[in-house]
Amino acid sequence: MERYNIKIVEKKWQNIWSKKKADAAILNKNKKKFYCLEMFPYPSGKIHMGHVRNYTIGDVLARYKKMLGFNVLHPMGWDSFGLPAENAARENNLHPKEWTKKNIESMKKQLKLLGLSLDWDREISTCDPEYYKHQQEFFLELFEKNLVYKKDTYVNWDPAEQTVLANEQVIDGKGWRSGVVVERKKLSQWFFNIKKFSQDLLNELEKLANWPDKVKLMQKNWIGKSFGCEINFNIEKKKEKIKVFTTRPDTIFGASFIALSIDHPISKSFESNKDFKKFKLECSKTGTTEEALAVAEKIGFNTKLFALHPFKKKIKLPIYIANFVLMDYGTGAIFGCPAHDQRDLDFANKYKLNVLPVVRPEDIDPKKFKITKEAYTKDGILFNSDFLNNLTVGKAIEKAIKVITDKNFGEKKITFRLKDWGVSRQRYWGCPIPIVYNQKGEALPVDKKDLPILLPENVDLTLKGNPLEKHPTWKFTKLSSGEKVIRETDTLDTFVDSSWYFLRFCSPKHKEYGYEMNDINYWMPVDQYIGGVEHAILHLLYSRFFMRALAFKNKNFNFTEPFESLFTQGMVCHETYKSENNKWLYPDEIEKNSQGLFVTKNNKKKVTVGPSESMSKSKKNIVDPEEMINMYGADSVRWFMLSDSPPERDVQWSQEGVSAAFKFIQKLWKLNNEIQNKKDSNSNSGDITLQKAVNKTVYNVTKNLDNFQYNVVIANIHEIYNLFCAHINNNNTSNKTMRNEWEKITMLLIPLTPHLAHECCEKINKKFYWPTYNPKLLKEENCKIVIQVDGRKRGILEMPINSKEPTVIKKSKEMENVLKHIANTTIIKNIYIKNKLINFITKK
RNA sequence: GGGCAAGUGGCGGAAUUGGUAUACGCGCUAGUCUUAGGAACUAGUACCGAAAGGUUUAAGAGUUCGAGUCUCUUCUUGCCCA
Repeated sequence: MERYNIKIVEKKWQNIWSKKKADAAILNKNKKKFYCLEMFPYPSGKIHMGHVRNYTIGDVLARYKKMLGFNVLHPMGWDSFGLPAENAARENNLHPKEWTKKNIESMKKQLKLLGLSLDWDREISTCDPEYYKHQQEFFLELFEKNLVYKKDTYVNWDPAEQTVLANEQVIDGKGWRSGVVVERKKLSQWFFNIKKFSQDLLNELEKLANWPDKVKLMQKNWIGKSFGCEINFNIEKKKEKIKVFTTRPDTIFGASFIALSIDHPISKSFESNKDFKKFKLECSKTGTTEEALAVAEKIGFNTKLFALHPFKKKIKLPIYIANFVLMDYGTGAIFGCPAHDQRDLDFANKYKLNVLPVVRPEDIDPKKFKITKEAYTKDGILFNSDFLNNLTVGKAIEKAIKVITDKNFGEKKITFRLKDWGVSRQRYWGCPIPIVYNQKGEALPVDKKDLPILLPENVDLTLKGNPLEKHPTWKFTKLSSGEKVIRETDTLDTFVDSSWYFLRFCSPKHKEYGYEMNDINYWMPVDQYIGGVEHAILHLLYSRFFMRALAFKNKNFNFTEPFESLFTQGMVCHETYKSENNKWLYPDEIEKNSQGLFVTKNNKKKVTVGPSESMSKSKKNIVDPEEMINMYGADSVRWFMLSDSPPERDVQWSQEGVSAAFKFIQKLWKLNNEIQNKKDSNSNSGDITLQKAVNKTVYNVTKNLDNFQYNVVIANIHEIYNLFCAHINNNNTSNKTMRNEWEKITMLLIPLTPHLAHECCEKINKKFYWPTYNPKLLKEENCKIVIQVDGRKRGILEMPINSKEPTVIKKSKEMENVLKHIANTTIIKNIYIKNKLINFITKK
């Protein structure tokens, strides 16, 4: 028997597909389109198992939809700007461009080994000037529409490296490379006005019926709409007022201080104060994230000013400038109610301020209710609160807002947690921002005809600070008028690159603009987007924003949401291994000894097996996809990726698993040959059973593919395989039926194991089609009826379908085991569910 | 601390959505064959029990003729936010 040679067969089909451009998508308005997109990779050098899983899931869908007759767009590209290229450049003395190019080449080769049905003619790379040119165009458009602006903001500053750090580069408050304590530094940076679309981004979430609820909820929380109230506080002996934002106006009578952000206008008037300068310096030592601020010690600067309580004029609230109040949120000023907010309480305790509880749990005596170290933030009953007394928190908030509005002390206000998107990065390997500054320091947009603003090739990345800034000549340029200007030396956040790449895939070669309306209105929106849940918030939100920003004022896309359906796949995990001296070991450094215990390969030392965790280089629990493909073939790797867990959950990679997949691929091939070469049987008594079972498999596989239950699809195939084997062994099925039915199974295999399936189909010289099932055949003639006595199973009765209740009762009462349990009892009731079950309820 | 998921054999996981719990696979056990091999095939495999039978979906309660599925409480794990 001819053995299935994965190497030869897989190579053969990959060449055929590539040569005849089997997966090139061509716009055809007469055909229904399907845009299947997986999140494009960062070209780090090698694909990892996470990519394999992501792209396998996508490929199954793309191939399946193609077989259903859709015009499928299934593109791939590279998210190729970003920091690692700069780091690698420093380490290996290789230019980021070269490093990236090399990585893309090798990863592309690896992806091709997987046999993915990708349209490589549409390949794009975000570091390609042909790509980022259009991004610069978009930036200018947004600039014109007033959706881009510049403002001072804090960054994580590494004083040793003289560079700005991303949040993830700050580890325990220190620079990841220098180990020096990170400071807060103010820089003037570019922002996209995403806040403007807060309400719309929130509203439209509801329409995304095919997004996981989890992701929608995360976005909702991220946008963070809150209802609250602005309250104006008068300042003693001053004309100015302080506008405070709060979501808890009900606690107004518990207020004991006012806290201002360090950037609040009133704070600014203390700039010359020596103590304030010291305080400001102190504040600069904490990070910029909300989390860092939450963890940091609450400190304040006493302005010696007092605000007057709007309802109780006698109460004077000291005004502090505090490190935990942000200018970005609300009004940059709060009133502190220590009893009901932990941060306020910490602050109050530190500066010995009054703590007056105004909300108490319902069942506690107000006199006994004290707050010392823990703020009470739950629901309860108002007290110590004048006109709010005895109300619940919800009612009190409503009433407080009403009274505050009526008395003109302030007004109801909606705020969003979502902040504008800071897009400036002080990096080399990113898209240059098309802005120049004149002598007056005014920001001027670059003329569109001068795009792209190219990155300089000769750049010294070993210098400290922003490489473009340090470049000797790049930033100096002239306007057409001859006026000398200086280029913006910041580059764009790489999230900008990925916020519109799905549009570019529709018109990848279009020179005049980032996309062509005709293409967009045919292919967009993405019908199915597939990727990791780690991008659930930022990338998806930014993409949603970008569509709105592009459409804002002047464009009519026939869609607003870029991603019609979203699927978030789970991670790939692997067991972890540690040596006797507590060092992590790679899976291929270990083996099983004769007693079934894990030992190191080289010196047979004991290995401790740890729990399965998501694959990471640091824990060495990784396997190389290319090696796996070499050993077992792409079909086996794909098969195992799909077989073991539902796609949305984590999957545990194992050697046994992939090897079992390999064996099964071989078995399928063997069975295929057996069926094709078999001598006809004398009997055809098994024909109907096989036909029915295959019909059911077609039904199940189709249904399960539609629901992303790929692991169950695999089980369906296993089951039908087992049945075919049984029919061959019994030799009771005609060749004609056997071959007809098997042909359908090979069709079902195309999305799953494309190489094997194509090879099988080639042998029988068949064109592809997606098998249809016959609903009539799904119905059985007989059914198994469960016989219960008092809810416990006592027997199973096989009866013709739709048998009448009396018949079933009569029959079941003849069953020995049933008789035994109904003897000496009175049956007071039967519950009969047609074709399913009968339950006798008895009384002794 | 808050929000959201999820807990089913030794393991990954099925279960037509309230109607035979443990499909399918891995692993394991026994056997067959074989140039004794990390091959193939056959049988078995939730638990207790010799068997009849009984028990079982994290724990406990509830609704129901009937609960893995619905409700409540508790515990554990994971993710997100703080």
